[in-house]
Amino acid sequence: MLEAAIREFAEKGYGGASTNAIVREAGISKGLLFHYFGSKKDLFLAALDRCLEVQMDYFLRNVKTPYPPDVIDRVIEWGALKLEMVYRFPLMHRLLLSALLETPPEVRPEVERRFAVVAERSWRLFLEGIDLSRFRDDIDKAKAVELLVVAMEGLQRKYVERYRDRPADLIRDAERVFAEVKEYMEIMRHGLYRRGEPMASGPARLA
Amino acid sequence: MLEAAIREFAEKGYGGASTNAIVREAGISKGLLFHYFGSKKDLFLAALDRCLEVQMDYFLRNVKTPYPPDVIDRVIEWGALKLEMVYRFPLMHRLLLSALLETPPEVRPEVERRFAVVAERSWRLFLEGIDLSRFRDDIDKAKAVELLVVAMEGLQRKYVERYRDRPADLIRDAERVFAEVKEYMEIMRHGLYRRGEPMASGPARLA
Amino acid sequence: MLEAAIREFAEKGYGGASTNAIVREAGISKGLLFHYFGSKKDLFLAALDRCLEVQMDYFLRNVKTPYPPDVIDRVIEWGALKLEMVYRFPLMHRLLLSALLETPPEVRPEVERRFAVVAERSWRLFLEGIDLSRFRDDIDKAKAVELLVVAMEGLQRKYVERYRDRPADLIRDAERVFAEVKEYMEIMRHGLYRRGEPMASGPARLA
Amino acid sequence: MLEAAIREFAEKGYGGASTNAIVREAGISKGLLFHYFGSKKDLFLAALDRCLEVQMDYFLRNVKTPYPPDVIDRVIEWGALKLEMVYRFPLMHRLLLSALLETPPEVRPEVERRFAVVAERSWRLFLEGIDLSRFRDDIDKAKAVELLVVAMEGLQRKYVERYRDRPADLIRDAERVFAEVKEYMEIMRHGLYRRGEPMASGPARLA
DNA sequence: TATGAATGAGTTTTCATTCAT
DNA sequence: TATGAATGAAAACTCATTCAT
Repeated sequence: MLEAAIREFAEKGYGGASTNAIVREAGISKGLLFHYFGSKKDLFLAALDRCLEVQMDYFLRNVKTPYPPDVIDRVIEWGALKLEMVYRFPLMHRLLLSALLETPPEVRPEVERRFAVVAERSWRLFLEGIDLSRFRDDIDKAKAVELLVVAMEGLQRKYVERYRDRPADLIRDAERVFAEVKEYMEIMRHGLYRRGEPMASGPARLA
Repeated sequence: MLEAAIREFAEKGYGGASTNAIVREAGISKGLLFHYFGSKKDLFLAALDRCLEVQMDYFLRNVKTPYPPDVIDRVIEWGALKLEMVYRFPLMHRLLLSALLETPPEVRPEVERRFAVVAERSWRLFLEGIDLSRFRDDIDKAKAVELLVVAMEGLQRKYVERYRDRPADLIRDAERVFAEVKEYMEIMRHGLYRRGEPMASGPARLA
Repeated sequence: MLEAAIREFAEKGYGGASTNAIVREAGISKGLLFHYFGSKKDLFLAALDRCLEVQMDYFLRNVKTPYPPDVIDRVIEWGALKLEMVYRFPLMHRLLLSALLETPPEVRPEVERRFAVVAERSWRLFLEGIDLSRFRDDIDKAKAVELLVVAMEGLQRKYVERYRDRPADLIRDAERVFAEVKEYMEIMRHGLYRRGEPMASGPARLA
Repeated sequence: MLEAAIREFAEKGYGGASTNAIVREAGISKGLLFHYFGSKKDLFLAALDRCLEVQMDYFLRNVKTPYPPDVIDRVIEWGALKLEMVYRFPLMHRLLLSALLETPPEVRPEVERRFAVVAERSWRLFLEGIDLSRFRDDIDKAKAVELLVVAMEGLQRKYVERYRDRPADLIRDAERVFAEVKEYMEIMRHGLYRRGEPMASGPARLA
């Protein structure tokens, strides 16, 4: 039932989505939908909540623990996992994107609150026990981290874009993409880390 | 008239937008709108075209010429200009974003064609006469460029996000933001460029 | 079009009325109704306005001029005319009644404003050039007038009630009813006026 | 439970009332309501019955006995009591009014039967042991009685109207209103009764 | 007794679009 | 060019009522 709503909202956006289409797809009656959710707006927020929750759950269940302490290792690993999630939950991903930018004013504040909560939580998780010690001393560490994250997100977007119309291929090319992402990140590492230190994450992790 | 359409599409997305609201806002008659544009779809495409055109025009008129040959200088300058454009044409920016991800199937292909054209043109422009010679030799230059662009886009997104609800402040903070962006990019430069070469762009341009 | 609305509102009350039924009856499209009136509420107010206006018009066109100066003559004549109007515009009469007592809170204030305006106007008209000189001196004239009006309204209600289900008969019995009403009012006159003065209105009118 | 129904029917009329709103207000389940009452129609009739019964009960418990034999005394006393009831049971009063004039055809006959029964009973009660002997001989006694009743009802309506939006004030002004009503009725008495007879009701009762 | 999920026809309202003027 | 009345399908939402538990 929420599933049908998610599909519809993801495909048409909030304004374009039709509760009629949702009930048709879900095979339930008009009345029931509104009995449960009260209004289109609340239905949308419920769908949004489900997406955020499912994504977070999947992430927590599938992220390798203990998290890689090295910041770049962590960015690589988590970035790859998030990219995977885009393809595992494509509709949810679209819903989240569309929720961010084309929500009508009446829904906007509630949407933003939810995103803020999740963002805050994600960021705290990302920083948990992270090792920033290998950054060069002449670098602003906060900025360096942000640069890494921002670059990784950009790469994700690039791949999402590239494989938009043939998501199956991304799975086929998964390894190559992962290798590429690593390559990009190694370039970053080269620039951000001190020389002469071990580049591989293995030993670092034990340190 | 198109202005009203752009506002409506930007705020509500394609599906959520209402031609009624557009004519009300534009102060014209229902008939006239359809006389001009024939259908909601065509109106949307016209609005989209206007956005792309206005953005491109603004960019071409405001970009410093000759373009900085150094790739990082160019990324910085063009990135700053594009960030400025987000705030100069916020509705257009929203329309473009929303066009990318929540267009219904009937409009999708035409939207994509337009974006492809513009993207191709932008990319060619960006690469025109660019100087990639200072990248370290052990670096894949294409990847390095992509990393730069991707990071810059990410930074733009970060600032857009940060100033979403108080766009006026972005203007006030413009210089500080620009300085910050430069800082991020200098970090990148440090990693990607060969040592011992002049970092400032001025002399490099003459070189 | 308003006619159909008046019939529906009169028969079902505001809440029970259906705009569907109205458009069906009026032979127009759903959209047109809302194009003209915007909402059920506004449609109702338009219907109400029409009723008040039609009633007032009819009254002004059919009331004998110059108005009988003697207050009881005037009460009789105007009362008879108003009773006639109930049967000439039965639906409008019902709408007015129902508007007075079962309007939902959202419409209530606007309804009351309209009634207040009409009531004030009617009352001013009624008092215009009226002759209260023949009331006994020991009587509060304002109270006496009110008593007359109130009694006349009560009689109207009585006849409306009595002929509710066979309005045609009221027309047949019109003269008898009129005679009866006069009889009641003569009883009142007997009690309220000074003795020994001419009872007939004829001479008084000339005085 | 009936209470909630009475409130809803009183405020919205039969057609406008919602069983949903009733169960919400009453804090019971949908099923239970229909288990008890079977249908909206039957629920309405039950609510109506309750109103009539409560009103009649209250009247019988609060009317002074023995009833004043003098017709005008009785009209005054009963009229005052009925006016009081309007303010003691405002919702019930509204329901009764609205039941009289905007009941849909399916409910109409049953409503009318109930009102007829109560009206007949009330009228019989009113006439029970009444003393009409002091009317002037040249007056149709039946008409005189009706005039009295009708005038009293009209006065009630006047006060209801006047205090509609501030029912509390009516209670505050109760005595003054009662005195006013008496004044009106004394005017009537003056006109309808024979001269030179005692006006006070006390002795008359013994006569 | 009592629940509340479930229904589907009903509601009011808005939609994109047409067309005579 | 320009209007705005007109349409009817579809929108969001509510209705009275049922029924398995």
